[in-house]
Amino acid sequence: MKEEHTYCPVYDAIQILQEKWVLHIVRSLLEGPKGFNELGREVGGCNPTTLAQRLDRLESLNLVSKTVCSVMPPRSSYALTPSGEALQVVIDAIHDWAITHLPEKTPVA
Amino acid sequence: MKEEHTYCPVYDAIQILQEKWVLHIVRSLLEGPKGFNELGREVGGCNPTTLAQRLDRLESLNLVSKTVCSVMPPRSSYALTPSGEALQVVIDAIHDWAITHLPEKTPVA
DNA sequence: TATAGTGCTACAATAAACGAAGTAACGCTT
DNA sequence: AAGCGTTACTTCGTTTATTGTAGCACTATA
Repeated sequence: MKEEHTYCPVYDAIQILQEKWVLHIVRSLLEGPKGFNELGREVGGCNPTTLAQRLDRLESLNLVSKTVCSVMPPRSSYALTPSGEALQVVIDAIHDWAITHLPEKTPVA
Repeated sequence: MKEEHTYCPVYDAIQILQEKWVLHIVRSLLEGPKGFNELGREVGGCNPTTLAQRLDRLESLNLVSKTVCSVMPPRSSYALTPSGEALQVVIDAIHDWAITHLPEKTPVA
């Protein structure tokens, strides 16, 4: 990719947050730690391949931490790191914007 | 089948904002109205097919308004609507998060 | 004992994004 | 005045991303 852009943290942040499911994942984890399948369900049906990749990425970015509670039977837990939890402000901003500027729903008869 | 989720404006907002380039487009337009190619460049090299589709979508969502200044020679201008400008709070939140939680060494692949 | 749940991965199929080229008319340089 | 660059996009074919389904080894529940 062409890197003519000077380094910009906001640009990088957007690159991370715009990846499909990432904002949903963060929002869900803000409610508390979750398991893999549980997270996939809450997030709206993200398929496991993608979810695994996103979680790997978020973990490498130090936004999410993974805890393996038990290898077999499988049981693990994903939680936000402090940096990840700091995204609460972003989700809050989206929330505020949504409730004031996304009023429409199915047209009630 | 997968829509047994109760209606949630935040979910919908995330669906919009997570689409590739959308946050970049909004951020760029917050600086002021821009033309098509100019926007594509600022946004980091989004290809015209995708950019056109995103702008159509944002326009239909009433977040962006398009003004055709001249059909031939082509010259148009894209600007945020009031609802679009309200996304400033989201970009600000991302900005704040980025500068405090995104180190310069971020290995954005 | 059977069923449903756990966390994932592998695979093939589909959807999305991509780069490049092309269009018609104008402005700027040469 | 010829040529190049720019404007806003569209169309095309290719690469990349996301998807659905099946499957693993195992347990807790029914």
